[in-house]
This record gives sequence, structure tokens and C-alpha cells, in this order.
Amino acid sequence: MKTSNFPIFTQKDITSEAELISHKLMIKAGIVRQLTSGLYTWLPLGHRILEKIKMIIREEMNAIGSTEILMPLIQPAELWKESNRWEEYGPELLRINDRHKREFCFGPTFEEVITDLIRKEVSSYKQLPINLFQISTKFRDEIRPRFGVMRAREFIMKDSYSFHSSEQCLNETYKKYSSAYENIFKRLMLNYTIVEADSGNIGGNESHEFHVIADSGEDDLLLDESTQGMNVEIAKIKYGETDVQKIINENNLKHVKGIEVGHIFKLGDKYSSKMKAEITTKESEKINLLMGCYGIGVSRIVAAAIEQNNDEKGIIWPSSISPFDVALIEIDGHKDKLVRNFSAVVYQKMQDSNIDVIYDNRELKLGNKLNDWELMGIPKVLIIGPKETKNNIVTLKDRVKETKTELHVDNICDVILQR
RNA sequence: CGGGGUGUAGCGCAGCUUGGUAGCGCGGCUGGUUUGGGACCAGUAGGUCGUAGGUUCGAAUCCUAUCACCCCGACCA
Repeated sequence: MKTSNFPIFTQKDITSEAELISHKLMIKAGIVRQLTSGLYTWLPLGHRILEKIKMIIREEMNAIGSTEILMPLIQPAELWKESNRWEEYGPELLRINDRHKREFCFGPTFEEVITDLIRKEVSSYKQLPINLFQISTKFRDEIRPRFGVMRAREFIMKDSYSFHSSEQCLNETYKKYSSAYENIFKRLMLNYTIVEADSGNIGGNESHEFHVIADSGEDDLLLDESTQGMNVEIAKIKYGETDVQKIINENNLKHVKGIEVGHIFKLGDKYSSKMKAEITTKESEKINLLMGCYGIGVSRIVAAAIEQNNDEKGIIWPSSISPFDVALIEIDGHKDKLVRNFSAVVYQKMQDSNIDVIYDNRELKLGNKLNDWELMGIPKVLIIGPKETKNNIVTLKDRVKETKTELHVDNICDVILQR
């Protein structure tokens, strides 16, 4: 990719309205722009980050036998009335009418739609289990959107749904998702924890949340030495005590702040019973399907990752989700043909080795370019000027270690690929 | 919904108290000098001061209404 085809929207000054470091950096680095309250446009850089995260999620979903689908953003009211959530969900459910005055809503979650699909398509235990997921835009009309994409009204979420004929099968699948989620957050290189959670208005009887640990997190978590813990809602129920500080002291727990980036639920027959999603068992009995659902906040992960990985210069991407592996900076390439030609050769070499490289051929000074790519958090920067061109080398600068290394042109790809 | 704040050039802001030619920084464009960490000089373009009404000889400034955005509280991936 060349900057001539990949607009960079970095900016020096940002509005004082942004409070969180991740929100500030996402604006400065040109990842998102706000359209209006709770709604954001993802710029080219931001879109690439989202795609990297989605790819990791897809791979881990496929690895446990979950298959991708895509459901409509707009959902008919009838289904929500069946589950009783048309009333229960409240104003967070954004409702609209079509030209025939028929009622619809923007989907904040998809239990109704997927249950409707499965009840129509599945009638026998032989067709189970079924594991499906989608990565799509969700809409929740939040009371108060805030912190940029951290709490947006429109956001990108991966949601999975599983269907079973037995409790045992649901339990096994729930465990599979839990371990898949662990793999995902490990691959995202985030410091995370799993806690017991309250199932909220999604419902069901068991649930766990995945949190990225950050002081700016909105959730309060209580952890024990093994860092297996619970959120405060569960703690209050579990210990029969409303004074959180008392719970912490009496049970020797640690209090940390977390950003909820994943949530898995055992739904049981909550939706299948209300929506009459039945199957016939081996014994020719009709039973309600058992369900699980499993969410990951994709767009929120971008903000959470930045909360955990930044310095005074800007973002420092974990290598697995960096929008580019390396930025190639040419010094005054528009004035120096030799530099430009050599840069093009290096660029081509890296492309041939499938390295995600952004070639900065803008007419800017070296300092401008370096500052930009450091702000945007690219882990490695290659510099090519007259000196490098003359000696058939490049200078490699490491975002974190700040080291400068001269590499011969033949070794570039090997060193970059080593990570 | 209750409480607080902010809307002025592409971006970030000052001006408003005490009404009188609409400003600063960054960015843009032109020319020149620079050039290995956000260069300098000269010139230039760009604004119905959120919107509507009112007070006044005169309103960015005072009054009223309204809209938008942000912050604090009640809800949540």
C-alpha cells in the first residue's frame, strides 16, 4: 500500500471534548471521525485495524467449528414481541416504522432472529449441534454515549449462537467458546481477565465476561490471587453483602477496573420456549432447543488495545493488530529519483514476501513522517535516504526500543518477518 | 430525563464581563531559501460568529426561544 492510495488523516490538535487517551489518539491518528453523538466513521487506518481483529476472531471461530453468517440489521417487531423483549428492552431499542407503518427495530442483539431461523430450519436432534456467528453492526440507543467508540450507539460486534439438544452438549460448547475467546485475546496480545457475570437482559443462567484490564474501564472487578474473579454485581449476590469494600476486605480480593470486551451466556431454553423452537429427540419427544450466545465487541477492542498500549508519542500496536507491519519512509523521494527508485525496489521486495507495508511517498519532511507513523503506532519504520540508497541498505527504527539498525537490502524481509 | 458547560475560518482556540472595522495558532495555496526528527521568509485564499426572533442608531457580544455536541447521575458489548 502506498500513501498516495491510502489517505492519512493525522492531526496535531484535537478537541478538548475527548477525555480518554484512546479516544484522543484515535482522533489524532486518523482512525475514526465522529459523525454525531455515538456514531463514528472508520477511516482507512481504522478500517484496517478492524479487519485484523475480525480475521483473528474468524480464525478462532472456525477452529471450534463455528460458521459465519450475516443477519439483517433491521428486525421485525413481531419476533421481539414473541420473546417479550419489545416491552422489556426499553428505549435502548431503537424502533422505526416502514412505509406500511409496520414496526421494526435496529438490532442490538440477535437472539430473536437466529432463533426464528433455527426453528424454521431444524426439527431433529440429528441436525444438532449448530454453531453460527456473524460480525456485524449493532445499534443500541445508549442513554449517554461516551468515550468515543468505547461506548458508541452503533458498534461492531461478533455474536455467536449455539443450539443443542442436551445440557451436556451446551456445556461442552460453552467451554469451547471460552477457550476460543482466550485464544483470541492472547493473539490480540491484551492483558485480560475472565470473570463470573450477571446475564443482564440477554438472560440465561450462567455467564462470563472477558475484560481488558485498564484504569479507564467502566466496570468494577473483584479478583482473587488466581485472577479468576467476578464483577461487583455477582459479588454482591454471592456474598449477600452490598458494601463492596467490605466484600473486598473480608475475602482478600483485589479490585481492578475492566473494559468488557467479551461476554458468553448459557441461555438454556429462555428464547426457544418463548418462541417455540422445538426439536424431536431420539425418543420421539418434543423438547425446547438449548441455546448459548457469545459476544465480542470488535470496535471496542480497538479502543481497549490503545488504552493498554500507548506512550507520549502515540499508539503502540500489538503486532497482531497493527494496521501495517512496517512503514517505509523515503526521504524527499519526490526530488531524488535515485531514492525513489531504490524505495520502490525495497517496497516491491516486501510485497513479494507478503509483508504488510505502507510506503510513505508523501511530499513531507522526514520528521513529519516519523512523527506520523509513531503516532499511528506502526511497530517498525524503514528509512530510505541518499545514504541508504548509495550503500544498498535501509535504516530500521523500532517503535518501542527506539533502536536504529542498518540492514542490507537482501536481509530486510527476513528481519521484518522475524518480528 | 435532571444538573453543568460549549457552539466564532478546514482543525484547535481567543474575543462576549463593559455592544462600535472578526482575530490568533495550526493547516491550505503561490514564490523563494532550507532539507537525516513536526523548517524559515514573503505573499495569498478562506467566516451568514449553530439557528430563529427580539432590544438598539448599531449585536459574535445583551434578552428569549430552539437545535447540536460534551461532562456529572440513572442503563449497558
